[in-house]
Amino acid sequence: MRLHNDLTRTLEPFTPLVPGRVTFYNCGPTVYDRIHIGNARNLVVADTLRRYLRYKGYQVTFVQNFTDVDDKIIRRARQLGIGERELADQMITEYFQDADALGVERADVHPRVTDHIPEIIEHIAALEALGFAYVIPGDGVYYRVTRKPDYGKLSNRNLAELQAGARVEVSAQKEHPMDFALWKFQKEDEIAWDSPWGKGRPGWHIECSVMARRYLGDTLDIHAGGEDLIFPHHENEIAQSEPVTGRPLARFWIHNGMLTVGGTKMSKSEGNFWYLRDVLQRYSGEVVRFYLLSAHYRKPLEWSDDLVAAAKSGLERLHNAVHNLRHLARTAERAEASDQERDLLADLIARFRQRFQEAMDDDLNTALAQAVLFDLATECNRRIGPGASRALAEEALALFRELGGVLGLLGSALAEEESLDAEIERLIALRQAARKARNFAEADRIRDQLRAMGIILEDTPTGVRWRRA
RNA sequence: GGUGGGAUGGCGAAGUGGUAACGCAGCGGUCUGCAAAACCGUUAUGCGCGGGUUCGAAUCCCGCUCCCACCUCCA
Repeated sequence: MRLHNDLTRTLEPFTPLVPGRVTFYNCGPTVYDRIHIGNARNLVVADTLRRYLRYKGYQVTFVQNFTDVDDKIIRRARQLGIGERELADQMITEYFQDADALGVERADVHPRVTDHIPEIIEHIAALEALGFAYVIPGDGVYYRVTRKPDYGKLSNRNLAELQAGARVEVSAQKEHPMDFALWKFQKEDEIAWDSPWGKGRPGWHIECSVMARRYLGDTLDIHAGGEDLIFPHHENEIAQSEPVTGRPLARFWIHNGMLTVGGTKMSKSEGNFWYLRDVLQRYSGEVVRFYLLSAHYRKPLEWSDDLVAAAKSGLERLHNAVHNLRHLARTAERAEASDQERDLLADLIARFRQRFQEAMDDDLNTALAQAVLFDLATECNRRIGPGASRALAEEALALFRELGGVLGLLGSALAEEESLDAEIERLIALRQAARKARNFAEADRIRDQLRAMGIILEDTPTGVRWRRA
C-alpha cells in the first residue's frame, strides 16, 4: 500500500515499524461543542484507513484523544454555569452518538488530557532540562523554537518565512514570535493544576505529544488529522516530542482535506458549518459517510444539500443490488451452486476484490473503491437473476459484505431482516390477492398506502419484494 | 510576501504518457397490468488558456489566467 506522507510530500510504500503491527494516532475533537460535518470527515477517513489496514492483516492500535481542557471549554462551561469536566463529559457522550451514527468504531484508547497531567508536567520538565523551555512570569512556560534547527520540517517552512507572514500577536516577552505555550498559568479562577512552575494548565499541543507516546511509544507509524492542523499543531508536536525521545514522532503524517461551503473552508469560527447532529436529521449516517468517501481524502470536498442528495441516490443503487441478491437468496429453489455459477463467482471475486484493493492501496482512493462497488452491483444485477442458486446469491452478498465493510458501508442493507409488523404483512397479502384477481385499482391503492407508510413494493418474477424507503 | 493544492461532460468525481472510469441528472428503449427496481443504448473528438516535447499528452516541459488552503483558533 502506498500512502502520501506529508512529511516528505511524496507517495511512499507503507510499512510499519514492527512488522504486522500498526500504531495509529488521530487528533480528536476538543469537546466544547458537538462536532460538525468537517470533523466528521476526519473521523471517517481515519476510521476507513484503520479498517483497511486491519483488512490487510495488520494488528492496528488506534488512539484518538479528547481535548478536554482549553480556552473554549472554560468559556463555554462558564456560560452554561457548569464545570469543565461536566461539559466535557456531556460532549464526549454526544461525540460517541455522532461517531456511532457514522459507523466510526471506537478507538482502542480515547485518552483525555485531564487524565494525563502528571505525564504532561514530566514532559515539560524534560524539555526544560534540555533547554527547550523558558518561563514568562505571569504568562506561562514557552517552547523555544530557535533551539530546534529543523523546526518547520512538516509544514515545509522555516522560521524566517513564518516570521515574515506572521499574523500571530507577538508577545513582547516571547523570545521568538513562533514560541508557543507548553503550560499556561492560571488566570483568576480558571481550572488549574499544580506544577513546578506554578498553577496552570497544559498548552494545546503538548497533550498529543504526551498521550501518543504514553499509549503508542516514541515513534508512531501513522499520525493523522485535518490538514489545518499541520501548522502549528502538528509542527509543534514534533518540536516537543523529538528532543525528548530522540526519535521521529511519526513515520507517516496523513492529513485530510477540508470540507468547503460555497468553495470556502467550513469552520467554526467562520460560522459556515453544520452540526453533524443536524445533518443526521436529514440523511442517514451511512449516506453522510458514503458522501465523505466519494472524493479522495486529500482533496477539498464541497458540502451542499444537492450533492449529498445525489450521493444518497447513488448509495441506493448499491442497496438495491444487495436487496436484489437477498431476495434471490431467500426465494432460491436451488441451494447448491452449479459449476457455471462457481466459475462466475470465482471471476467476480477475483476481479472485484483485486480492483478494490488496488484502489485502496493507492493512497486510500475511496472514490475509486466506490466505483468498484458500483461495477460489482452492475455485474450482479446483470448476471445473477431469477433461477440463481442460494449459494451464488449468498456468496455475492459476502463479497459486498467484505468490501463494503472496509468502507464502513452497506451494514444495514446486509443485516438480518427485521420482521414486518402484522398490519403491513396483511396489506401485502391483500394486495397480492387483488392482483391475482386482476383488481389493479385496489392493488395500486394498497401499494400507495404502503408507500406512504415507508414500505416500497416491487413485483419480481420470483415474488413481491419489499424495502424501506 | 512565503509554502502547498487545484481547474476533467449539465452536476459530482477517478484517471499523471497510449487514446476519457464511476455516480447523479436527462433522453430513448426492454421488462412490467401499471409501477418500482434492473438491464441496454445515448449525452466531453475533448480534460482552464497559449505554446512546446513525443509516433502518441488530460497526463511531461515553458508561459499565462482563475480558485482554494496554510502562515491565528480550526478536522
